Amino acid sequence: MVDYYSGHSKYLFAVDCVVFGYEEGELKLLLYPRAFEPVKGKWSLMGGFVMPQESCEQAACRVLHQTTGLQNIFLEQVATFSDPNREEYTRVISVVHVALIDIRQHNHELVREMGAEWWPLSNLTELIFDHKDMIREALELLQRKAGYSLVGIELLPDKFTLLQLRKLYEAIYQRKFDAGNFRKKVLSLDALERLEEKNLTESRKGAFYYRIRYSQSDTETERIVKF
Amino acid sequence: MVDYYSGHSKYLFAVDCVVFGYEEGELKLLLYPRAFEPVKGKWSLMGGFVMPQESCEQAACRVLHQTTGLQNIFLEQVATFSDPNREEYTRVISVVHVALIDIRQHNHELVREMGAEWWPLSNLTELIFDHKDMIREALELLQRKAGYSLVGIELLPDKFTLLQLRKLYEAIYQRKFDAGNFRKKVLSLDALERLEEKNLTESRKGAFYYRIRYSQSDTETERIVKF
DNA sequence: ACAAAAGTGTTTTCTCTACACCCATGA
DNA sequence: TCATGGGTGTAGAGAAAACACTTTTGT
Repeated sequence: MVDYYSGHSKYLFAVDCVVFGYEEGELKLLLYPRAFEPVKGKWSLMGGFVMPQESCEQAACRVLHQTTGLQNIFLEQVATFSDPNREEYTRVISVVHVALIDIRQHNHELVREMGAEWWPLSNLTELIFDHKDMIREALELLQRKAGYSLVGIELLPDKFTLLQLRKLYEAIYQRKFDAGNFRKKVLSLDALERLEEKNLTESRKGAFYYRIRYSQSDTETERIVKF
Repeated sequence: MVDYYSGHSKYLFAVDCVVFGYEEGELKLLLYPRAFEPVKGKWSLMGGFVMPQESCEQAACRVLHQTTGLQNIFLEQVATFSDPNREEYTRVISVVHVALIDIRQHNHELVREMGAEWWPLSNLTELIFDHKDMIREALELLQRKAGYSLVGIELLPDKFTLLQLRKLYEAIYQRKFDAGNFRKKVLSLDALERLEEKNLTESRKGAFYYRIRYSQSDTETERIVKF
């Protein structure tokens, strides 16, 4: 390989993952006590260095798989943080990704082994470096996307009731929705399929389960579904 | 400085700028014949390597200043392209930025010296590497932002008529807008200020000039175009 | 009987859109 | 006078919001 660019500086290049989950009616973030120096032991987002043969998206997938056991999860680039002094000791450029996972499906043992914990978004702990800014930008992206797609469904189990879906959206947007209007709006998108099964644990009457209708073509992207 | 991260690979880190201008009723892109190997002479976005003491935003500003003579222009991060094979010879990670400039205000001599040219968006030349993808993502971001802010105004002179503004938005969205409705919608945002001066060159009757009302807070975030 | 969620329907309000219409003026 | 853009007003379609009301069933 010819080195056309000799003379230009090279930099450490990492990814950080803002991992959202949803439990007990609120959004939660998966945080880790940092495993290496500097600031070892302090709470941080999960991250890792990009290896020579992978893109940053692939690196983020690898990191998430190693830490949660999950594959094929929703993952999207948020922004790149490149302030030369963002870490106190060495210059590291970091590409932030946001991931949405169903808390019940990840590998709990793996997560426990690493000392990770799910922190409520409304009550986060102190975080290293600029990780708080990363979380803010990731949440803003999530809110924007939820406005024109059902992206949040990644946070729920495969089948869910409309009450569960509404509570999730209320958590994402930090506000209430009218139950009737929410139902009509979501169903009008024609992206959900009603199952014959009912959830009988959350109401007297029982509520039908729904799931995403994957059979749909991609052409119904009129402010909905872009995965 | 302690090297906590020895053992991890380092990479070349660059910025590329998608520079939009607006002239003769259409969006144009500023492209350059590449000044160095590899693929020297081929058309490309303007880019440059990030230096040790600057962030990628600062690097993009510097590159734009060096090539257009402009400072304090609209500039925003689009995405980071990090495929290990995106350049054919060496691995370079690139953060793409989008910039909007008023074509009449930049330094024409500087641009001409470098052999740069304004290409209509509808008829671009062949470009190196993944620069076409970068342009596509930058345009998508521009359209999204134009939907909830008057971002496009950066492409016009300080004072402009509503006809000029409408033509600009028609260029950004590649579709027509009703003249009356566009006027009412834009003025309802309460972000423009009418000057006493009229433009008499583009219509018989003459049209008032407007300019951005900078006194406003950021509350002009109402929707301009409905998708 | 009551409470709580499920589910449906109605009314009101607001915005987008299409389009009619007058104004001013250069050619 | 005609064409062109400037500028205003209005009626209809459709969505969003507010909310009334009925159903179901565990307690």
